[in-house]
Amino acid sequence: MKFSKSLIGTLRQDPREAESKSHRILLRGGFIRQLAAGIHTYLPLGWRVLRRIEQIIREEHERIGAQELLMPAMSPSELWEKSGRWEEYGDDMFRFKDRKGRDYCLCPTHEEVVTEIARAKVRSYRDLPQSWFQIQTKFRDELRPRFGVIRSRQFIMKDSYSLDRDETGLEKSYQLHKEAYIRIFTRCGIDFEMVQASGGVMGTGQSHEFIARVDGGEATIVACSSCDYRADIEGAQTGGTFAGFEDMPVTEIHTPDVGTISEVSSFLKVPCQQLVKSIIFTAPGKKPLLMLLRGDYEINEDVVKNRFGFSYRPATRDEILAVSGVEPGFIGPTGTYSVDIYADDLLKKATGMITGANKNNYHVKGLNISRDAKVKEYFNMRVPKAGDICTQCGSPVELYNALELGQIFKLGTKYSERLGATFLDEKGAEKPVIMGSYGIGLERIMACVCEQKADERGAVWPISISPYDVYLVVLNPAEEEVSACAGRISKALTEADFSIIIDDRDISAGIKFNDSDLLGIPLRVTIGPRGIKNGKFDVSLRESGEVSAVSEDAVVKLCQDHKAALLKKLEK
RNA sequence: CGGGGCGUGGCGCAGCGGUUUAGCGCGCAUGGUUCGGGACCAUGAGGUCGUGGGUUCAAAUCCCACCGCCCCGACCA
Repeated sequence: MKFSKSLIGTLRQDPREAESKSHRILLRGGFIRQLAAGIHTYLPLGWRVLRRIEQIIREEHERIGAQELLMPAMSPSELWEKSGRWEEYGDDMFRFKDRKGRDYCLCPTHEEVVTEIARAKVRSYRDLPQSWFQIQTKFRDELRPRFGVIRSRQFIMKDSYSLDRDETGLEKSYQLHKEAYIRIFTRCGIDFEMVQASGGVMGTGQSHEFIARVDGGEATIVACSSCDYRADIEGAQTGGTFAGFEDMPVTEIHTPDVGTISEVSSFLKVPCQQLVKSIIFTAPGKKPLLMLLRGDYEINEDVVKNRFGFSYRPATRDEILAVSGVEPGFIGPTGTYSVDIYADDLLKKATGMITGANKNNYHVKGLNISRDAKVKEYFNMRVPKAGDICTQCGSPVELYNALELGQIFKLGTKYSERLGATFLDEKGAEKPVIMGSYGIGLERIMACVCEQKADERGAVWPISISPYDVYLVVLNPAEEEVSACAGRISKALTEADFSIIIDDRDISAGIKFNDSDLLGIPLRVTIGPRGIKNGKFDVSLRESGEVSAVSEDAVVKLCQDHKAALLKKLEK
């Protein structure tokens, strides 16, 4: 490819809208172009990267026996009504009507569609197991698209689905995908980790996320400092220490207009650990719940929802008033109103605690939870925090941000039951297909590599996904000898199976060098009058900056050696 | 949706207590000189000042509404 004829167009300055590192680099290098919030064009350079990622994904899925197909990007509402997600998905789903007024969506994911295929095609246990994948555009009307391509409304995803006859089969499919994912991210040059994930509204099946440590990643990971425990904070469980304070009789204290934990803490000059948060959860048509939690923790809403139902959410001020009769900030477990009380397990032996008195502008002190509150059950409802205790080994945990690149998930029979995807087993009994679902965000791999590998000068692509292998800088392309030499070298490199971009632009050398750095092509060969004169040409490596000068007929060999070494590094 | 910021040639910005032809840098085009880490000279093209309404003799500039984009938060298989 000749740079002079390409649609690359690097930018000298960072576009104003770009904030995160990957967004800046992708925009400046001319890899992507934004059309609207969370909607991007993949320009030739970015598209080449995505296609190479796609190819790696394809190879690794085929290696585990998965078959590629392509489902439609749009779907009629019926399927989603059957699964219950036409409602559940809410505003995150792009919806529209056809000319006859029938409802459709742009698929945010494809469980429904794939299950519909399974319903029609899978009849017998002899048809199982199956593993199907596609690489396809997904649509989600995100509340807030951000970080360029990392959280967008239209994005490319590899999604695959396994169909099995029993749990053993599912476990095998799951393991195969896990291994494929490890190979994929390794080949893409990503520094990643596998962590336990929460099922969220998908259910409670086993799930793992593949994440990359990146500043500003939107997932928070809880990691043990000494063993291998790693979990997404949404599903993480950690231990804590019991906080006991002076055992004293329960007495009321006047706390005028002092409602929040931090206000009470500074007003009474006590640590947050001595306070108990009282949080009311409500759900339409269900009994309100009162959750008790130590003041220095946040409640994990997912845990509550998974346990009591997904319609539960924290009560609004009006609901709190209706349920308890007091303002938020002063509710507590000692009142007489009709709620079921649950408490975090760290409060079980807690003594001398302070919480709302269920009376406006009053708190109580000297509370021993097990003595003074009618707790139905204790369980871990905390969002973990740094310094908590690992449940596996007892060492302290740490928290960090990460970017979620992929997730594997044991779905079970949720969709096959609802959509009627069944098969007959050896005994002729009809059973629902047992499913797994597995996703990878392609743009996130691209962005992640920028976040992890790029330096001040620009991108640094691993050779496995770089848009080109070699950047051929041609200095003074107007000089006949130079262009003839560039022609010979590019021909030789092409014949040796290198993809190359030739910077034949009639501009100053600095721009070409800077652009080659910005574009992050792993190898660079410089051809100019000086090289012609000396009979030596610079071959340099983007990542290390290492430069060697070799004669014309040694260029290809050196590039081959470099390429082999770079590929070897990606094997891990 | 709450809080904050911003919309002026392709990109980055100035102008915004009302005044005639809306500037600057980069980029782009043409010619020339240069040529190993963002050169220089000359000439030139390119703008409904986000949209709509209002105030005014006069609006990029003042007022109102709306739209869009970015950041923080809420949210997120």
